[in-house]
Amino acid sequence: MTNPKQANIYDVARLAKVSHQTVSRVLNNNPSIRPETKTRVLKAMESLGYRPSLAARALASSKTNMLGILSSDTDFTGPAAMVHYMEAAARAQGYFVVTVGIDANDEESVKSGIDHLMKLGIEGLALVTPQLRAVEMARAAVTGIPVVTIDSMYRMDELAVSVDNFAGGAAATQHLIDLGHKNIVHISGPQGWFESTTRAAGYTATMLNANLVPQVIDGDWQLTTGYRIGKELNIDSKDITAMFIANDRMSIGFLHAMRERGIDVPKRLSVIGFDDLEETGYTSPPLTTLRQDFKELGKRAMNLLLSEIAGTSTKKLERLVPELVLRSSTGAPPKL
Amino acid sequence: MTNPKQANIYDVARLAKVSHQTVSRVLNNNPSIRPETKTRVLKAMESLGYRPSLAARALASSKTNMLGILSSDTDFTGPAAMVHYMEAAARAQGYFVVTVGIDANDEESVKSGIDHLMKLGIEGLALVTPQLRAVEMARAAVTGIPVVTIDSMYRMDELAVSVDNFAGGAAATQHLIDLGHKNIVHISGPQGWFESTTRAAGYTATMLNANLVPQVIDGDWQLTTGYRIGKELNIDSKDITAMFIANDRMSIGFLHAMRERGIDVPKRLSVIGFDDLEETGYTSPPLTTLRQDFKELGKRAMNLLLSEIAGTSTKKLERLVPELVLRSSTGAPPKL
DNA sequence: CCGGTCGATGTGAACGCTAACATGTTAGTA
DNA sequence: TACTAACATGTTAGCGTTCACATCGACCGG
Repeated sequence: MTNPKQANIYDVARLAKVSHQTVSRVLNNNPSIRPETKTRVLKAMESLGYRPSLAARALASSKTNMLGILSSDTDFTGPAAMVHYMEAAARAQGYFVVTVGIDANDEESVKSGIDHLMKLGIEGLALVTPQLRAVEMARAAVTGIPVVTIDSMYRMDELAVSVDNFAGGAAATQHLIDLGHKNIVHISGPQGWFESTTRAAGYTATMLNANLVPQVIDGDWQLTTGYRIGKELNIDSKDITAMFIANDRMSIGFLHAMRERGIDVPKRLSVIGFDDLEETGYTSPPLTTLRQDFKELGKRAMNLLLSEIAGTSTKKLERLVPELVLRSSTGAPPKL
Repeated sequence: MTNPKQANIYDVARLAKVSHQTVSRVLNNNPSIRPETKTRVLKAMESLGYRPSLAARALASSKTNMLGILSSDTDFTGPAAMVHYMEAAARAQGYFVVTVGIDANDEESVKSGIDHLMKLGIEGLALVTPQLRAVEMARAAVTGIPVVTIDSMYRMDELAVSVDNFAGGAAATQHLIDLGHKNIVHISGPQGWFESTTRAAGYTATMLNANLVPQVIDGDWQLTTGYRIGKELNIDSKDITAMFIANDRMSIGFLHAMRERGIDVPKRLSVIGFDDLEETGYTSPPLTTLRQDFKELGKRAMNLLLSEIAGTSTKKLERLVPELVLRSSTGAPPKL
């Protein structure tokens, strides 16, 4: 009842009339312990409200039970959800997850974030930082523990989980081509993001493959940028009939601009996004897009990392294919 | 260069020709150390690539340097951003933050989440769980360390940060009344959420104060629910001219329903939301709403917690007032 | 010129666990 | 019956810090 001082392993041992090591064995599920003894120890723990000290355990066994997540965009829905599921997966296996949010464009921030995690003695690291530079820095700074990247570049010998952005970009583009569009413009994500370049590559390859001319406008994922481009884009003089926009946020801004300009989507112009944010089912018109399963992505990344730590690792790379979600922002091009 | 084994405090001591305790003093910035000695020790650390062991420190000092965040909605933008800023604030002071995501409606999940954090030996806990039940459980289960609640009920002796939801609800309602509306309906958040009841209370009080009849429809924060209510609501027969919707997600869904029904917002019906999500500047029409400053909220919560831990605490409660953001979804009621 | 103080550093133990090895007890085998 | 293997448990020594106290010299006043 009272709680004068946390009991330790010796207190438990005394009460159960065994040695402290036996208590430790019970704690670690050592098989060579008599069930009867085990029960007695367990009962003693219970009655003392015993809680093993993680610090002591870490010190003695040099296993910290800590994992790190380096995340650059925790305030975006996708990554945030992913981090959430990653934590759950890790916790299910008894691991603690420390998530550090960084500004991936600021080398100092990346460095200090990594440093913070290394101080902790993490046993594994997950990078939810799609910016190439940050990934490189982390890979270079972190040695001796497994690192899993999500949606970034990977090498054969590294752990990685990713959405097949190339396939996604290609699928989006092909969808528009199938509808009969020829003059299709792509608004990309920012330079230096793996997702940007890969989606754009999927677009470009598909366009060229259909003997069409790819045209890319640089974006930066931001809603306001989609809006701005939408306001400024010279649609008529260039006779553009379809847009493939690299993410949904920009698409939302873009659609808003179209509405303001009185340009009918999809009658005059088709728009396809990427991500499938919840809101995009409720834009006007509802947005056709490619869905990324962040939950699955996060779970797989964490499992990859955990099995690598456990030494039971078999795969190095997991790939998810984004799924085309048809709504009403795409349709046949206007008749000439 | 090589890294055969992490150096410890004795290795550093030997190299610097001092005792291990002196090294420890340098580590802890003990003032009674000669600058010259300090430099020597620092140099030794540097050259050995010394990293103090957090586990050992925690064991010896019973200070874990760990903080916990219990979060129920990490995949929503607001809380996610908040957690992000909280982590940053904690890290700035050398603390590690373990965020545990829970399902606040599942007692088992809440319990196991708390248990996980207590095992860790956290020195403080932040609750980003607006569900009353979860807060109660956490407060009951966690003793001996400071706990800060965000946007929930609070008692005088507890740490809390909150948006003044009552004032927000009142301000939203007053804005509509000032425009000339009389028949104003409120769509609330779910039962059991502090924010729901307080915003609704602000609404109700303001309505009564103006001799108007409050009408509340139960919502649940979800976008689809806003949409559904929007589709079903009998606006004409009841002659409703304005809606105060308890959050932006529901508002987005609601606006979409209005668009589909051909009901002009704001000419026929005014709509005001709550949160100021980024998207709400780009809905059609752009949504008038109340802004919550999640960043500030998170920072203050963490600072409250940290200063309580440090014993320099002065305040117990911080309040932020949400700010009215005028856009185009509200206007005068239609003329009779 | 001596006891007392203070500043700078050292010494040993303690924190709560696990690892490695030692011991005792039981049962199986020749 | 004695010998060994296997099982169950105990003993001792770390893990890398901090804490509490001890030491040592220099400086001070009377």
